[in-house]
Amino acid sequence: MEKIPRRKQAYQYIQQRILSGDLPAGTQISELALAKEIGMSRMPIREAIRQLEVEGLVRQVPRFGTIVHSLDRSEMSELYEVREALESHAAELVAGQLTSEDKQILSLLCSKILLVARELRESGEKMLSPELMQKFLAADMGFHMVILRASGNRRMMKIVSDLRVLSRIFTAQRETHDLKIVTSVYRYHRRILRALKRGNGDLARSWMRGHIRESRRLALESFDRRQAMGDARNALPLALPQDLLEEINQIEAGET
Amino acid sequence: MEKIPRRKQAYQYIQQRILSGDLPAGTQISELALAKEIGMSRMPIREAIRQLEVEGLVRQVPRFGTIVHSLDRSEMSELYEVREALESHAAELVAGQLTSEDKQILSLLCSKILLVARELRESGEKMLSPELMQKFLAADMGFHMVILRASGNRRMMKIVSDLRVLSRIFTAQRETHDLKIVTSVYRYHRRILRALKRGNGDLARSWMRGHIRESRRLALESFDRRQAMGDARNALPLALPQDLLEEINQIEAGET
DNA sequence: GGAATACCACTGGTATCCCAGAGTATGAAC
DNA sequence: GTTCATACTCTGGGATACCAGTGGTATTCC
Repeated sequence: MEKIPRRKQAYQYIQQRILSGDLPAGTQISELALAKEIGMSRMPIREAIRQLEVEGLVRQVPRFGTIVHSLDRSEMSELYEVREALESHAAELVAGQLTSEDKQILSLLCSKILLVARELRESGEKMLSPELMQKFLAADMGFHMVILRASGNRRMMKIVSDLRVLSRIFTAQRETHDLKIVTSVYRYHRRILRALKRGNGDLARSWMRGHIRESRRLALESFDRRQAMGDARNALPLALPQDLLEEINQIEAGET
Repeated sequence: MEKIPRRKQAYQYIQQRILSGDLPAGTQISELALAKEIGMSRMPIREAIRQLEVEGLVRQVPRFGTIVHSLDRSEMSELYEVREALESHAAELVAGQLTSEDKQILSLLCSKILLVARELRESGEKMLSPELMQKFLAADMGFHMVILRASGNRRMMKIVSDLRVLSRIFTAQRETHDLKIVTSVYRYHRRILRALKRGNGDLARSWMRGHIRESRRLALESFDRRQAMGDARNALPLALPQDLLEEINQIEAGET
């Protein structure tokens, strides 16, 4: 039997709740409440939360509380910038070096995205259903991770996967993708894979770069769209008198 | 007065002791001993150590102890690889975008390295003294950090500075640099700065890449040199017959 | 004398307790 | 009715005590 430290259980539990969107950005979380919820003392929860803070998912303010960190626009952008640097470098490195097994896996992951696109088209919906979105994300992340793994650089893998975890705090709540995005990703992956097979490092790097830049553009657009829509209550107040603001808050409280 | 959490004090204290070479890689550290030493309870020390573990400086084994992590050869190499990807990317980004202030700082940092080279030459020594080494490392790291800062990407800065901290666990104990290394670094920095000023992103990227690759080569050489010297008992056995190996072990046991 | 065993000291893991500061509700004074 | 002071209740920060394995050591048995 494997011994599983309680703090690790707590860590996974909390991270899961954050990434699933159950604890959206800005939510205040309480050590004591979580302790009672999971059924352990505060200490493991504390250590789990501390680790989440080091990793940037959460921010602690002494004598006030712990809140789920919300990426701002520039952080989001920086995150993609780092991925662009690392993953384009990795793509260049592994060009012409892939094992036949990795090539097969990458091809398969491309196919899976194509499959998602087909299912979306057949469903008649405009956006991906949560289930399809889940499939898409898995295939997308898998593709990138296989390339990173092929580079043999474990640290690079860890950094990128941590970055993706961070971005999921946001992604978990934004709208799913439409057909245009899915096919765009599919095409980029195909191009990258082709360049990798041909051993053209510069080209692989260039396509990876373009791919991630496109992803950043879409993510930032989505970010701006939400700023203008859902979080209107955070933008409006500056332009509204105090009494009207209170009314709005009451309405919202009632809905919840 | 600023409130300084005890765990932060503990964190800085322990990190300092590791980076100064006072606690070399492989050393076992004790929460209780550190607690008594710093004059606080185990809790802050514990959280500090946990953070150090997340950052990779230290590794905890339940019911055995905490040991200062020793980078192996491939980890060392990976670390430079990540720096190469990030910093060459940053160099390309900021080419032609530097403020006049940053340009001045970079020039100054180049001069400081030149100054170190001159002092070394005048001293007649072959290797840098610890004081000069200290000066050199500060000027070198400053140069790289200014470029990263200019890219406006805080996360990239954080990752790189964390990586440098990690590599210092090793650097703290290896031999200092000779004149050849110092002048090589100086030349690369000059070339990078020139390319940045001219706004030639590709060139800046290329020089930065070459610079960090050269640094990696030197670091790995130094690593191998130490493996062959002090840690000979780890390298020899593979090529020796079993009986001779046992003799060696007995001798070593006697010496210890 | 050598080997197996039992014990002990030390490790990190966890629970429980108390503390200080910040936010909030309550009530008294104006 | 308004405002300000006070007390209460959260929060995380820290200290202490206890638990459960592990390693080394001393002891005991062969």
